[in-house]
Amino acid sequence: MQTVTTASGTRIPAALALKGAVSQPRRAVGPQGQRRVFARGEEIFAEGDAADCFFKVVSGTVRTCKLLNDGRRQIDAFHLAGDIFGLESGGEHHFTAEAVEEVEVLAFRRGQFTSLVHDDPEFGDQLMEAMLSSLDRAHDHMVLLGRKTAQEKIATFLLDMAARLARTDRFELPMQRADIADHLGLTIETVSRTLTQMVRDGLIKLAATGRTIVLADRHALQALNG
Amino acid sequence: MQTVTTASGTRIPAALALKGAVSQPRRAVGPQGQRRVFARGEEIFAEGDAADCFFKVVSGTVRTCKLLNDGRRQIDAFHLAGDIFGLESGGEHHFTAEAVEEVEVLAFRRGQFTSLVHDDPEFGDQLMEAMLSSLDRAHDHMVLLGRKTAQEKIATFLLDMAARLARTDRFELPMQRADIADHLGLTIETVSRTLTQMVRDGLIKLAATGRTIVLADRHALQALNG
DNA sequence: CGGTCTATTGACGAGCATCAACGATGGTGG
DNA sequence: CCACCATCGTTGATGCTCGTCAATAGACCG
Repeated sequence: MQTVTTASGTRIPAALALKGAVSQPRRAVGPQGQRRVFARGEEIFAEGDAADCFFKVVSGTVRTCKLLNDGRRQIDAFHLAGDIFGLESGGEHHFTAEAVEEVEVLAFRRGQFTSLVHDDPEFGDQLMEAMLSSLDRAHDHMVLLGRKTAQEKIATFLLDMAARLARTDRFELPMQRADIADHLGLTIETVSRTLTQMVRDGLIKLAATGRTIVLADRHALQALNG
Repeated sequence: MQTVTTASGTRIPAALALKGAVSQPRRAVGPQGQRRVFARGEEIFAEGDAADCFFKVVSGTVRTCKLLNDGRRQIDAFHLAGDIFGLESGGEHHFTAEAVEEVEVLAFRRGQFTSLVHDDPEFGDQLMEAMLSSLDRAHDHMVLLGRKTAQEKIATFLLDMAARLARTDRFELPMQRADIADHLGLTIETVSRTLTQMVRDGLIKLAATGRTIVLADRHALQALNG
């Protein structure tokens, strides 16, 4: 299969970019949105694309990220079921959205933003809330990136993922180490080493594949959370 | 004078907190807002305060920041004339806002957020735009915090401040080194050293007080901007 | 069974933090 | 008007955290 190598080193099927998705048959574009499915690694939209749509995750995981000109990557957020992403100022997207794993989303046209809010106040409130909580998360993440140690970053990340993915202390990470690293401002080696050290310290347990996490000492992790 | 030492080590007059400002005479609270003035170092609102107001800067500089429990601080943004800050989800503020220098703001009640947008669509658009551009800035800043070197952080910061403060290559920084450090995820020593090195390299010039900056080589700075 | 991708681990070094000292500045009170 | 003191910025010495480079092993797939 023909593939494209992105700046982050991952290869995605060349034929499966946004164009392919856009060419899918359209349904009504009201507040119920249009269903779309993306495969693991697929691009949902890219930095610079016309921001004519925003999205709500139905299932799966999406990452939104920015790149520096030399390929360094920062993942500003992972979006799980129920999350809204792709809302932006101006006419084009300022970051890239990709499917971390197979993902199902609802796409909403954003041509008439305020009129949509006007026509459906409840949906408008939901959007407003989405934006504000996104801003909230961004602020918290800035504290993490600017002021926390590697250990604290990982602890915060694991607790956050646990809270969003499951009620239990056992869950499966949908993303690989490179994604975690680029989200936390670390390298994959530091992520791996820190997780290993946490296993040694009895804070967590780690399954063979490295994706399944068990929070063994929530209290200690919380203490590292800041 | 009785002072209070904050976690970041700065001392502010104890008697001049939010209460003092609130007790000022009220004017009408419509879209024109209520004028308030804060002195250098004064707190405009604190993390945990009821978020019944948001603000627009008329003149001066405001910083919004978060603290970790051991006092480490992250300044997520500086707000200059025209900027809106304090918009938040939920009933209370999730960060602290303080005057970096003497500042004049307009305070807006946010009780009925959507109804306000409903009644005055233009003001609503302005708010929406403020939120979205704030989100935009936050995303850019996460790239800076997570993936840029000290030199790149400073270069980006100086170019940004220049663009917002002046049209020219000469401007005066309204904040001290500690604020810059806590904004960029560095220490004051590293900020100082990096600026000194930039002077040696001919990228900038620095006045005696350290507050006046001249961009001597915009091109080179831009190259460091990512 | 090769080839690729992912995760882990080790050795080493660089970038930045920490600790400390010092000069310059500005406000305050005698 | 000047001595005093707190604040702010700079500079130096040292060390640690985390990044870089490299090798290896397991998982997955055609």
